[in-house]
Parts: sequence; structure tokens; C-alpha cells
Amino acid sequence: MSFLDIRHYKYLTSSIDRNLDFSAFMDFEHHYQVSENKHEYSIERSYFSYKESLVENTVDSSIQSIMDMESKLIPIFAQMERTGVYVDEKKLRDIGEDIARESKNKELEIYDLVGERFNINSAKQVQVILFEKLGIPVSKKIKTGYTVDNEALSLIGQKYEIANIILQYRTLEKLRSTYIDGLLRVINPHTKRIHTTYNQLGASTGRLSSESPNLQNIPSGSGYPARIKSCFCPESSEFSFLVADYSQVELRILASLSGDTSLIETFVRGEDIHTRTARFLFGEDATITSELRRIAKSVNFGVIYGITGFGLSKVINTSPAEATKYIDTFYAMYPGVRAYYQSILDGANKNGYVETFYGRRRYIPGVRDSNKMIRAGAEREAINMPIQGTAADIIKLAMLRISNFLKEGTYKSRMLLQVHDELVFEVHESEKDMMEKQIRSIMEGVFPGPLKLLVDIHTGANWSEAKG
DNA sequence: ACTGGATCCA
DNA sequence: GATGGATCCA
Repeated sequence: MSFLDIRHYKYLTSSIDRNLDFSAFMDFEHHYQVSENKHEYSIERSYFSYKESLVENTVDSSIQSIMDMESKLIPIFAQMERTGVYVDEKKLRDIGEDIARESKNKELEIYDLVGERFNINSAKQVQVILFEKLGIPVSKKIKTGYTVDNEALSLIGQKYEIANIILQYRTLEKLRSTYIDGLLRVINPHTKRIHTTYNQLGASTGRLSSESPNLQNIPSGSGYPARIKSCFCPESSEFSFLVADYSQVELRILASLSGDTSLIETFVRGEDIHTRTARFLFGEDATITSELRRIAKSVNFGVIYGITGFGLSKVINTSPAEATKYIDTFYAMYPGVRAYYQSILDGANKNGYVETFYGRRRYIPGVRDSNKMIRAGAEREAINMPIQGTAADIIKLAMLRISNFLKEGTYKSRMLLQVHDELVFEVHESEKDMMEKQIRSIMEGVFPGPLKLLVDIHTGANWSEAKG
């Protein structure tokens, strides 16, 4: 059985809006009104999406292999959605009660400090309380007044404790509303599992996205986030969770695609890439503190995002001039990266699109725009896409091969989730060691070239424990 | 305005 | 119901 979502071809060969649902797409692209009757709609959708009825022979040959891969992935994502992931509902509820209790205390503490009750969830009301009632000096202006975002409140918090408590309250409320109440609401009463929906081309780079609920942004870290993640677990004690994630995948891809010898050497030697960059930035003999490493890490990631001095300065909380110095040093130390980026921009200008290692395209008309800001934004998108997109291709290819492997045997283990550079499985105890070996071998074997991709694998009784 | 997303709230 | 602000993720 072969499937095709006819939107995919358009998305991959033009700059058409990817946010169109099927009916909007049919209207826009084919001037066809789909039926409002659910039954007829499903028949129409099946009909138009069925491979044999469609573009099979007209697909641009350069995009053929990506189209082929996406087609083969359709039933795999469908199966993962159908399988779902088990969640310990009682445990999640209990954690929710702990959070609610702590949140309530923070709330009362805030009212006490301010001397009145107000809606802390309303940014507008927080503005009034902080900047008008308490007369705290304002920071950055936004459309609706002055921002009370994380950055602003952290700064204010150095002098006024109230800001810190509001931040703590917000963190707790985010966890409670989105990850306790939000998840409890979508546990399927029949399966007791959560069934997300994967948007196969949810991102313009080729990444998946996940919605209803989004299982790609479950909080990580210690404390409540770890407790929440621990609620995702196997339904039976005969199974464990297995988490396999690509190590530093985007920086390794940047090294491979750019061919930068310094970057490649660092990975080949097994050095810590952030510490390596830190020594470039702060001197070979400098003591690399966790703070310096953190800055270097931001620079490394920033480079993948099409870094600007202004943007980096915001992230590492320094002056744009200082940030620009770091960026210049980075390019001086990894000269192949700058040359590679120039070649991407040249290609984008010439073709109107950029592409991944596997030939996935993204059309970026903005690189030819006369507006400098729009052009700069488009150039950042152009630079990021081949890296993020190649990473997306790699894990999609790995999923295809893993799915085929799982299908060949009569295994009890199942692939459950994908979180961009990470795959989550529930594995049967009897298959655990073998699965670990096979999954690693498949994932590491997808991407060719001298610089090997590495995969970290951890197992445990739940998603938190298996995170390693 | 350093990439790409989704969700909650007012 | 739509939108902007804030915050969670890779």
C-alpha cells in the first residue's frame, strides 16, 4: 500500500503556505471545494491522496527521493499516533496537586507584597502593578506598554523580590495549565494513552511538529519537569522506555556539510565542542568555567541560527559589540563555516531555494527582497534550513529503517515518539539489549561521510529515567 | 528580531 | 473567535 499527501509535493516545490489544511489547499491550489459532509470528505481526501491517481510521473526528479520517503512515512506516523503513549494518570494528578498548592502559596505571597489582589496571569495587570503602583523603572517597550517577560522580570528581580515570585508563579502555572490539566484532558479514556497528531511537514525545514497535544515540548530538567516526564511510562512492567538521541547532531552536520577541518577535527578527537569554542574565544590557556562554556555554547548554536551580534547579545546578556567580537572569532577559528554559508546564500540567490543534503527544498523568495530587514531574515532562514533540514531528513530516514526492522521480526517493542533529534520506544525486557544495538546501528548508519554521527541511548522505567 | 515549532491566557 | 504576550521544547 502506498500513500501520498498531495500537499507535500507543493510544499516541497514552491513557497506555498504550509498552514493550509486539506480543504483550504484544495480550494487554493485546485479551485476545488471539498464536501462539508464528513463521509464524502474522507472519500475525497483518500481519492486525491491516493498515489496512483496522482502526480507519480510528473514529480520533479530532484525531489523524487524526498517525496518517496515522505510517502513511505505516512503509515509510520499514523501507526505511532494510533499506538500512543501510556501515561500514569493518578501520578500526574498527584503532581498537579503539589504544583497547585505551591502556586497558591506564591499567589498569596504576591498579593501580600503588593497589598492588593489582581490577575497575575494578565501581563497588562502585571505592568500596572509593577510600573505604576510600585513605580519600578520600566524596560523595553512593546505594543501594549512595557514588557514583563522573563528577561525584564529577571532584571527587576535583582532589586525587587516581587518580580522573582511572579516568575516562580508563572513557571508553576505554565506547568499546571499546559502539562497537568492539558495532558489529563487528552488521555484517551479507552486506551488510557495519549495520542498526539504529527504534522508531517509541520515545519518549513522538514521537521515534524506535534499537536493535540504537543509531545515535543514536554518540560525537561529537575524538579517538577522530571516528575511530569516520569508519568510517561510503559503500561506493563515487562517493558522499559528506551530513548535514543543524536548527539550534537546539528553541529556535526554543519561540520560535515561545510567541511571545516577545525570543526571536524574537534569531533573526530571526541573533544567537547563547546569547550573547544570557548578556548578559541577566551584563549587556549584560559580556565574554561561553566559560565565561559555557556557563552561558547550560545555562540555555537547561534551560528546554526544565522547569528547576529544583536541577537547573540540578547542571549548571553552582553553588548552587541562584545557579541560581534565572539562571532568574528568563531568564523576566524572555523573558516570553512563562513565559506559554506556564502555558498548557501549564493545558491539561494541563484535558484530561489536552498536544499538539504538529501535534496529537500525550501523556497525562500525573501533573499531577493529589496527590503534589507526582510532580506536579512530570509538569509538567516536560508542558512539554518540545510542544517536543521538535514537533521530532519536523517531522523526521518532512521525512522523508516527502524520501522522496517520492527516489521520484519515479530517484536513486542514499539516506536512511540519523535522529538526532533530523539526517538522514544517502549521495549520488551527480552528484546532490550538487541533493540539498543539495532537502533543505534540504524540511526548512526543513516548519514554517510567521514564524520560519524553518534547516538546516545538510555533505558529506564519511564521517560524521565531513560533521558540519561 | 539568532532557527524551527505549540499552547495557554487575557 | 482572533491576536498578542509569554513560555515550553529541539
